[in-house]
Amino acid sequence: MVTQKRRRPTIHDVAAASGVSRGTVSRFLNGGHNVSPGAAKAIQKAVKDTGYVVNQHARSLVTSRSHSVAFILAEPQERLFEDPNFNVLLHGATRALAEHDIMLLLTIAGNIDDRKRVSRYITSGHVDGALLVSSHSGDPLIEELRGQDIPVVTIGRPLGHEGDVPYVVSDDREGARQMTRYLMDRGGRKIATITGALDTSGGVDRLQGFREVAGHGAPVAEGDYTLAGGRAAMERLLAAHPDLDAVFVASDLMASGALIALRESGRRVPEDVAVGGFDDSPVAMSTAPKLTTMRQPWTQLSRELVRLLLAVIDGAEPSAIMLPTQLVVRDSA
Amino acid sequence: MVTQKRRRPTIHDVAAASGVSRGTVSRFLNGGHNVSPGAAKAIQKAVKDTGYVVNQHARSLVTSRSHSVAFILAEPQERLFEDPNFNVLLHGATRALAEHDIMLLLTIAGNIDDRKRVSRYITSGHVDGALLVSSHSGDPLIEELRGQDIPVVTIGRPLGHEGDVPYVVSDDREGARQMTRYLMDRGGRKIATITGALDTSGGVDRLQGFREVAGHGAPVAEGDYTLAGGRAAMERLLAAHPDLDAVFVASDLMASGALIALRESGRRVPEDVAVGGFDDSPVAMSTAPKLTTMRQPWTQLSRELVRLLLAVIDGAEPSAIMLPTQLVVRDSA
DNA sequence: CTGAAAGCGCTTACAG
DNA sequence: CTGAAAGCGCTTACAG
Repeated sequence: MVTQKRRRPTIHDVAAASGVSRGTVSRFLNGGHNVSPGAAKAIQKAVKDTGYVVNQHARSLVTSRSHSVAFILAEPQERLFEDPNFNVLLHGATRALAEHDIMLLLTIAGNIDDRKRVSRYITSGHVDGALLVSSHSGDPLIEELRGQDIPVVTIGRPLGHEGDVPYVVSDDREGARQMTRYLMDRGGRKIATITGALDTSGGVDRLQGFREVAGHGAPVAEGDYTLAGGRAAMERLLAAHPDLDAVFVASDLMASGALIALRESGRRVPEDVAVGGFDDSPVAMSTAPKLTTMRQPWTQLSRELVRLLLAVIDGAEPSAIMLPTQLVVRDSA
Repeated sequence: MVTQKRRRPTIHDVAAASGVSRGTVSRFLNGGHNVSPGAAKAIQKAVKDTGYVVNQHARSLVTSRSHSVAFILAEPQERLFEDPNFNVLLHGATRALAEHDIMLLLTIAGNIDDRKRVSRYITSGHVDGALLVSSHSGDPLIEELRGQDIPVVTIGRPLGHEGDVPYVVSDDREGARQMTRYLMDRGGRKIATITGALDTSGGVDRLQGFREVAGHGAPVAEGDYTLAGGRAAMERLLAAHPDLDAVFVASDLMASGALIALRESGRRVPEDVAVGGFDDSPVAMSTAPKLTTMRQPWTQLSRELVRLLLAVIDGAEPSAIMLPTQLVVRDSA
């Protein structure tokens, strides 16, 4: 039996079924202003009877709004799953957007091809704006989006675009200073740091904060925000400076890797080496020992991210928001 | 300085700039059939000069195609990140769709509100179809989508909809039989199982396969596909049957939880208790000992998932695909 | 409160 | 190979 693919009902069918004009149906659908109770009732019934659902393309064509927003993860896909920070951010943004009845679409732009597809998808009007997560400096995505006047806001300073693209960040530099000071105050005499990726603002700012307190001679190992990277960096640090007694690691995930390296080298944490992380991400609670870290205000960050994006969509000028971090003392330092 | 929000160039502007009609421009944009080399060159230049990008809403309005597909995760968001299977599936589907130049949008339908938003988003035509992942029986989402004739294919048998919604699955029952047999053959005399969520096909089919081999009297503890659930189930099993020497756990993630419970009870794996998992998910390699498990053919599954969906979008009748699993022997049994 | 009409930006037969 | 024209399904002033 061939089931005839039935045509979807349109606003025209609803108008016919309810005995009013298409304009009136449309008005009813869009808030019900200027439609009499009688008409409203008839339309409501007709919608139900016909099974009408708006055609979003038609609507968007005239309103130029899609009521959806992209969450662009400009990272290899593995990172999305490895780093709980993204999860937290995604969750926060979804919640904040839901309040405005806006749909959040996760889009992964891991490699060149993905980036192109994502860029095309977004510039051709599918979404009203984009949240760009984890933008490395020199990322062409941001240029492309800007070039097409797509509202975009980034989490973290968009290096090289601080003036023209709005963003929200934690006060990375001050956070790093505070943690470094804490580690030194509790007795650290020989302190080092493991940095984040140095083409991101979190990477450079946390390193700068560290140096401002620990001095420019303090040992530095470059990390990349992954667990494996943190572990490798810790091994290098230990090889070069066996007498280390404190280390500030620029992310909790890397710190969990550093903890492994430390354990394997036979050192106790915090007795032999104190470890301070950054993020207060979910991993901080699952390491042994639990991580002392700088809390990023995730909920607030995602709220502000969304608020800013909506403002920009509504035509506001780009602006930036910086939020303070907070020391959370647990067991690793 | 107020920057005038400039109007985006339309096909009309390109036509004007290149001296041909809009129809010709459109033909060029859609494959270039029936347009002379001269016209093509002029249009190409005009596109570049004007910075033209197609308006997807307008295009979709007439073609009724959006060239995007939703990946609906009908689970609490945490699960996306906890269970690596989703990651693998998402990755595979993204890749397979990319070959057809179709964009995959991840959408999380964790709670009632999310479901409503997702359902509305999808039924209003934003996407051409949907991949429904982890459908629990009784999930209204599937009804809604079907009601609006949205092409949807599920991974796992959609309990209660086997006839009308296409799906792809591994041969869960045979896989479970094989693993159970393996565990018994290598010496298991007192064997038990930890099931998946019993409102999913994986849950019921693997349990059935287990029973067919181990008998209906063998101990069963109900799990829910989470690590914590697997651990708790193992604890219950151990309390009730301290003499267990083998357990078939219906997912690797749960098995990793079971391993924890086993270790805490002082039992050695596999010497005291042999553990067989299911999935061959990435966790299987990171447990200690590494998991012996049934491999689900993830790459093939996602390829078939995509192939089926595209077929259904093109009007094919619903059908089902079942793929075999494979025993992978490692250290836990 | 309501309807007729224009218009959003495209694609696609159709006639040439 | 090309252009004129109809139409996709909506919203939104506008006039009543």
